[in-house]
Amino acid sequence: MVKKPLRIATFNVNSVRGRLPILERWLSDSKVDLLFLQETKVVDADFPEAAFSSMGYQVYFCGEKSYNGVAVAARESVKGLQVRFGFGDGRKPDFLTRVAVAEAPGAFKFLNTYVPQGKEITHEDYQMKKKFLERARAFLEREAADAPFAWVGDLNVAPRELDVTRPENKKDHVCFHADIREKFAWVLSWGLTDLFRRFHPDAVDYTFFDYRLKDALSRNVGWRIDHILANESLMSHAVACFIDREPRGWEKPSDHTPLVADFRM
DNA sequence: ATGGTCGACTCTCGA
Repeated sequence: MVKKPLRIATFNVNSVRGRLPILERWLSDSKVDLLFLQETKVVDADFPEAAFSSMGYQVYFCGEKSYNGVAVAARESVKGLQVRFGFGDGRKPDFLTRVAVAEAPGAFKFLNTYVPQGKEITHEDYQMKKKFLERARAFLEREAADAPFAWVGDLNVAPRELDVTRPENKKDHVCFHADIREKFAWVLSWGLTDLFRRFHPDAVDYTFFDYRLKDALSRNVGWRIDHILANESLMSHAVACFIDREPRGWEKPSDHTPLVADFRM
């Protein structure tokens, strides 16, 4: 049986409407089959669905005004895809605009999340961030056992010192504090592997570059906080994983950069 | 060094 190539990507687009030109340009070049977006920042009525259709993608989205919002875009070659929003565990909040689940029954399942950033370690949002990670772990235990699965998205955690510039200055940052990294590692200990690190064990490569820092991209001053975390079943199909910096060099780049993975299913 | 710049939208917040 011939193995079918599957390319997925996760991208914090930071406004899907504002970033539509670079998204169209990137998708036309990148051969992505399944795209997971975060921070679409648009209500569903105003989502640019037609632009995705004309690029050959079926798109599923759940957003709100100004903040948050997640979406899944699938090429027509992806058959039988079902997409739902929220953790679906009966608890509140549901995080409908931070959580999307995309499943092709019998083939694969992906959890796409925009993890709360947390603001400050003393802020209540940081506690919410920890609770969110606990619910991600509960989701894994509930839904990620056998079939090929990955947790993807803007997870707002840099797992290791290697994943940030100047870690000694970031010990109290909500995306790098020991507490949140420990919690993150505990979620992964369920049985997920950091796909980028599997293919690039020592790479100093980032997915987020702060707009406020001068020449962050060319100086390579950033954070690796966007991830593709695969279970054993999906790992066995993985052939590549890389950060695609090219869209960051285009007009109106996002502060995040796409993370891409290739599989042979 | 504790700044800086974006995006959406009222003006200031979130990142």
